[in-house]
Amino acid sequence: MTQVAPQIQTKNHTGVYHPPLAALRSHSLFADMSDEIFSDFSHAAQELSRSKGAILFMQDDPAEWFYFIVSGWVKLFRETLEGDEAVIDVMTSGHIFGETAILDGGIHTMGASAVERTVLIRLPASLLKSAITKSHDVALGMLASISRHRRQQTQEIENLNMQNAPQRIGCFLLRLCRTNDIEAETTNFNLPYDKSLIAARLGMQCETFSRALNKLRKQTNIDVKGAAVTIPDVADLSEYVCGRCSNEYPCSDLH
Amino acid sequence: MTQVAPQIQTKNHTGVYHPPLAALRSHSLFADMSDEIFSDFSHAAQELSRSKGAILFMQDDPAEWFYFIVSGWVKLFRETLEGDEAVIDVMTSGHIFGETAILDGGIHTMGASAVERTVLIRLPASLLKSAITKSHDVALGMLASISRHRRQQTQEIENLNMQNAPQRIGCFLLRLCRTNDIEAETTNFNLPYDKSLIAARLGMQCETFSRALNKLRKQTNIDVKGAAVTIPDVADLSEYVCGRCSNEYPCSDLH
DNA sequence: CGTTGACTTGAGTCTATTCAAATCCTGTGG
DNA sequence: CCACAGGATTTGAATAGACTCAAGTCAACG
Repeated sequence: MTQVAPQIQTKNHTGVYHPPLAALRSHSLFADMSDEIFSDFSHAAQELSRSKGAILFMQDDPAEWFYFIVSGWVKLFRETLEGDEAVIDVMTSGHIFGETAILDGGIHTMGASAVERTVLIRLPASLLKSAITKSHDVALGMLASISRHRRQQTQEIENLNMQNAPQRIGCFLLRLCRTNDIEAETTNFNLPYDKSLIAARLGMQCETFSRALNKLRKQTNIDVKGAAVTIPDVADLSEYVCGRCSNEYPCSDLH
Repeated sequence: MTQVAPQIQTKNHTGVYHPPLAALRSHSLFADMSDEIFSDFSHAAQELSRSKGAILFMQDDPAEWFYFIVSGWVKLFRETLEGDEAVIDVMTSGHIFGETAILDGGIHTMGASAVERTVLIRLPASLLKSAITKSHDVALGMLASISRHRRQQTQEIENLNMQNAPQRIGCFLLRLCRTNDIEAETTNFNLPYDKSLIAARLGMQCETFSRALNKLRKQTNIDVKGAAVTIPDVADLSEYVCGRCSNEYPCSDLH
């Protein structure tokens, strides 16, 4: 069931960090950490690989670990008593999740599962908790990190309230533009994961997603073939999308 | 326009805190603070009274102050480019707002206005910012505070996604039950503010609110006359509401 | 007593959902 | 390499939920 979680060889023979650890080190939560404290984390770190659909933890589980994504995609979700699932977020490499549980009574307030084959580093939640208690810098790093979550969620609430389905999709695409590319006028990229998951992520049904995407195609002459997206004029799309939002277009820093 | 903001007489002749300051002191953000740091805040504190509709700050304003509500009600909102308003939260005495701006680049990410005559204490944002930098305890207090915001927002997103209008109203009423009263089976209370504002707070139109409340009346035999709410059987209501939510009924700690 | 704002109700419309069915795609066994 | 099962996606039709616009009711207030 659970596979063996090997301790990571912290540094190789030339004294360079194991690449995933280097990525971890550069995450904002760890970037300002002293070498001393970081070495506690790096020694306790375990690298995992999980296949599509694997559960990392469930809502209401005691939080033993928190996770850093090395590669792949992870879905965070909450499940209602009636069994429906609300997708809260979908994240990829370079992001951390599950860490907020240490401030929520040590319980995960959402579940997490791998969307496709995913490589992760897991770290003991207790270690982060004590690091925050002991180190002021770590506490400030955590504060910045949670604060980013909060901003993102505020945006999410606004979008759910104000935007209709085509606009939410457009907004999603615009955020992908800035992730994948810079200020090009025309942009090409692939959807990062299944349309059905994007739909869930945006709080709509697959069928609604499909139809809303058609409408968006007509309204903004974007082109979507399979997972391949072409946006001939980003300004055109943002005009259609961003009127119902309180941020001006390059609504950076939210993702 | 702006009225004079008097410095507060910190303590009276018997050395007891001015009552609003005592309330401030017991807020979780200040409760664990050293007397020394708290006195910086209490000396900089200014008491304000604002009439209905008064703007405290606008979205995108530089955050000079953050606020503690002594009495009355305050609305937090965001405004879209097209001019529509999304109500993010409505808060009352004992709560703090505007403090998160110090983690959002010193800019308010939402506007705030008084819903009715409201008494507040305002405190310099810069003071909180430096207190967090200087004091580990204050940083931890802030962490707990933001973390509560985050939990609340996660719940908000779930509710917007999963619940329909009557359920959102029911959920709102259930949360009021636990605020106003304890575990009584039958509960009576008054709606805390206008129905139109509740509607906005729940992300729906006034008309939808009115109709959804009617439906809720029929389905759960609650009784609402004007602002007076009677809930004959709380369990009955929670059964109708909470199936579409990931929390079991006494979903405490969220408000 | 008339005005105003809050609230409700009616009618029509739009959006998103549900249920069903058709297509498309992809990985797998032969 | 090909046919096929099963999931992903799309489309159609009917329905439900929420919104808009318009009009009516009610109560507080000057």
